[in-house]
This record gives sequence, structure tokens and C-alpha cells, in this order.
Amino acid sequence: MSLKLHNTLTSELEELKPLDGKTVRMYACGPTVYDHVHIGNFRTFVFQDLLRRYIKYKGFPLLHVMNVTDVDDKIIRKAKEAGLSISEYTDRYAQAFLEDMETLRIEKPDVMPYATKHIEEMVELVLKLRDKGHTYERDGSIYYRISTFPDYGKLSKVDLCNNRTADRTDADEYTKENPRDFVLWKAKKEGEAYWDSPLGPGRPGWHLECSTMSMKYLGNSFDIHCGGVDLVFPHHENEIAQSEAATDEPFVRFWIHSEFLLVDSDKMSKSEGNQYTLRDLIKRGCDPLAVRYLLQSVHYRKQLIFTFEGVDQAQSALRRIHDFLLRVGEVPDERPENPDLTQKVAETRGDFQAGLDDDLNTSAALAALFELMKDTNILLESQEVGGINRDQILGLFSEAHQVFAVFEAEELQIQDQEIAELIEERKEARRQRDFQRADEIRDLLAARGIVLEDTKAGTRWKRTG
RNA sequence: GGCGGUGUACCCAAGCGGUCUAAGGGAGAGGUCUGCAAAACCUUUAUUCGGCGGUUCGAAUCCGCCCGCCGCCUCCA
Repeated sequence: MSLKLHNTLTSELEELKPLDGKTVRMYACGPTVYDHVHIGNFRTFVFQDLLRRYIKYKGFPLLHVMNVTDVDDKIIRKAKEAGLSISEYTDRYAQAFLEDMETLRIEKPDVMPYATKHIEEMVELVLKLRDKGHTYERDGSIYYRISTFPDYGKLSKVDLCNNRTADRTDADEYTKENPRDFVLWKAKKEGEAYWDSPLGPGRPGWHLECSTMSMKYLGNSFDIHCGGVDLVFPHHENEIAQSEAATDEPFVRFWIHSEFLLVDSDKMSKSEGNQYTLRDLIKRGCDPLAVRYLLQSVHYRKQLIFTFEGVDQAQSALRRIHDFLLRVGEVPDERPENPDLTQKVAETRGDFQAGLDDDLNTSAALAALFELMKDTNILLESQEVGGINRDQILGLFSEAHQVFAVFEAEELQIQDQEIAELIEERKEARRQRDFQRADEIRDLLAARGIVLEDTKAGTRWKRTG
């Protein structure tokens, strides 16, 4: 079975086949590190991680690049306000971003290039565009003349004659020939950071970095470029214009865009003041893995309305999965195989993959796992799950874990000697039918975050949360 | 104004012309099990898919109109 993904360029589902016949090369638009990124941003990054993981699950070697934008107007302004250099200012947020990624189990891309480390290459790209007649200069800034690129608009389908640009053009921009023209190189402004270059002193326009760094690490043509829907226009449209005009080669095969996360039915954004960072959520008691589960459980091309109730629901679902894995893990080796269940596990694997193959339909993939859980739980009750079945099921969930990153069974080890003794003592109390003491101990442990479950086979314990 | 998306039970959500009197998850109610719990299981909560028409032997799924919501067209994941 093959992985089909929705391509914004064609508005169709298409099969992913690496351009070079082997390795999937993927570029993801990363964060601008002028502040903590919010969970709306993380919806996109978690999606990219899911895509990354599933591509690898499908057996493709993957080269994954994610940029970090560490210079732009906001950064320059904020760094100045804070009395810090650009890198001093951005370092801490870049660092925080890496930490948050880890918390959400987002795998680190193979290359994470920083814009400020690629100024030279960006200048080269502008020079190339200038040589080919795609640029013009105004007041020391270099602009891209979109009328020189006939394909302009092919990604976002913008109709250049019918839009509101005219009402929205601000005073700053009317030196441009066409309001849609965009800046490649911004002339130095007094008192602001700049780089010397053959283009004159200044700094790169935003779109430039992604063209430059993606092509540097992935080649002129590569397989996947992804980001949030808001980047379709103008960011990605401009990237296409820059890259294809410079190389005369097709830039990207698949454009993949994830929808927004909304809060109170509005886009989460800093300007709306309705954002939550991951850290905010953790402070409010959310388990980051529940957050990840929630973000993944809704299809990436559908808007997701964030609520704390949603996090709770995700947490419950996750808890159920973890309990299940614990129960399955207790099946003894010697119990004979149940061939029906073997069959069912195979079917589940098929459904799981079929779901994800279909443009990452996570709901369908997850539903398959839940069905298997239900069937298995019934068989567990009547002790009809064999040691082999246990391994098959745990194996399947471990595969699912490679993709979703939230399914591993907890390694249960009692670190605390005192807790171990209390559990022992309670076992003895129950044996002697001293239920008052047994319940007392149970309450005591509950207060310390340990939940006990008495089963036929003995007492099982787990941590809350 | 242009472009795109979306409306399925109390909540989240799959569904891509028949197998839908509609997956899966959460929550609630009743029950089984249990010393009591917890977990698990069983039953239960949409003859119905925003509304109205149409196409079709057949529509949640296609078409038209209407209503609601969201996004992009400006920095933005």
C-alpha cells in the first residue's frame, strides 16, 4: 500500500514517490524565535513530526530540514528593546523551542539551519535573480518583480486582478512597482542590524531564507515542503517564484499544509492575545502527551478548536490505552496462541496503515487500534490471549508508537522502598481480610499518586495521571 | 469583493454513491465482576447527518439555493 498525500499545488491526493527513487527530502517551515511558540504553532510541528515518522515507518529513508528564523522585523525590534544583540535575544527562545519539542516528543529534524548563518547564500540567490532580470532596486532595497514569473500564483491560485491588495497596501510599500512584488533584500535602516553585501548593506527578506536553505540542503528540486496554511500565500508562493526563477527547475513536488488550531473559534495568534504556550498548558495541569494526542487525533487539514475539555478527553483515551498495554503485558508465556486473535491483529495492522496511507487519516488508524483493544480485553477476561498474541499486540502498538509517539507502556519500577513495603503490607492485610487496614493503605498510596487495582492474578499498581 | 474550508449524537470525530436503520474516542445512566474500589466487559444515548429543493433504482456522501461558522487575500504555523 502506498502513502497518498494532499498536494496543495494540485488540490489532489497523490502518491508519495521520492524524486530520486529512494530518499524522501522534506523541508518544513519552522519557528520564528522572537517568543515562545504557542500550541497553534505546535499543531503544525506535531503534524510535521507525524508525517516524518510515518514516512520512516513506510520504510523511506528521510532527509528532513527545518529552518529557524532568527532575524526579522519583530526580532530586531524586540532585541533592541531588551538591549540585547539579535543572537543573544533569539538564543533563549530557540533553546526553549528545542526543549518544548522534546517535551512533545517531536523528533529533531536532520538539519535545523538558522537564517543568520546563511546570509551569504541568500545574497548569492538574489544576485542570481538579479542577473536573470527578476529584480529591481528602490532606495537600496531589492525587490522581486513578479511580472517576470508567469507561473506566479500557481500554488495559492490568487487572481492577481481581483483582490484587496489595493486597499491594504500600506504607505511603506508604495515604492514598489506592483504591490505584490516582495522584498528580497531590505536596505539597512539606521540603528538596526545589517549585513554588508554586494547588494549593499541590509538584511534578507523573509521568503528568501526558505528558498536558500531548502535548496542548499535538499537540492533544487525536492519532495515535500510543508507548513501552516497561512504560509501558502504569500510565503510559499514567493518561494516558488524565487527558486524556480533562479534555477529553471521545479522547486517542490508536494506542498503540504496543515490547518489552524483555533481558540474560542478564532485563530490562535499573538496579535489576538488568545494564545497558549505549551508551558502555559503544563502549568494548568495538562499532560504534554495528552496534548500531543489531541493535536494528532484531528485530521491535519481540518481546523481544530482547542479546549481544555479536549485535552481531558485525550487524556482519558490515552489512559485507557496505557491500562490496556499493562494488562496485555501480564499475559504469561505459556498461555496458548489464539489464532483468531492473531488474525485480528493482522487485520488491525492493515487498517491502521490503510488509515494513515490515506492522507494521514489518524482517526481511522486510531479507531482500528481501539477496536483491537476492545476485542482483546474481552479475551483477556476469559484468559484466551496467548503469550504469542501478547507479543503480537505489543509489537503492533510499538509500531503505532513509532508514528504517534504516545503509546509506550510505562516501565513500572518501584523506586521507593516504603511504597513497596506498603503494597506488601496491604497484600497481607487483605489476606487476613483486614479490609479497613487495606483501604487505609490504598488511600495512603493514592495520595502519593499510586493507584492499586486488585485482580485475580494479584494486585496491580500504576501511577495516576 | 476574490479564493478556500466547514456544519454528523451531550462533547471530539470517521465517513469520498449502495456493505450507513452512520466507525472510533470521551462523558452520562443502568448492569456484570469485586470485601469495597479500580480496571475490564455488557446494555444504553443519531431511522439520522445545518435547512430546503434536485439528480439517482439508491445520497451524510453528487448538484442548486439558503443559513451558520472559520481561514487566506497584510506579519502569521
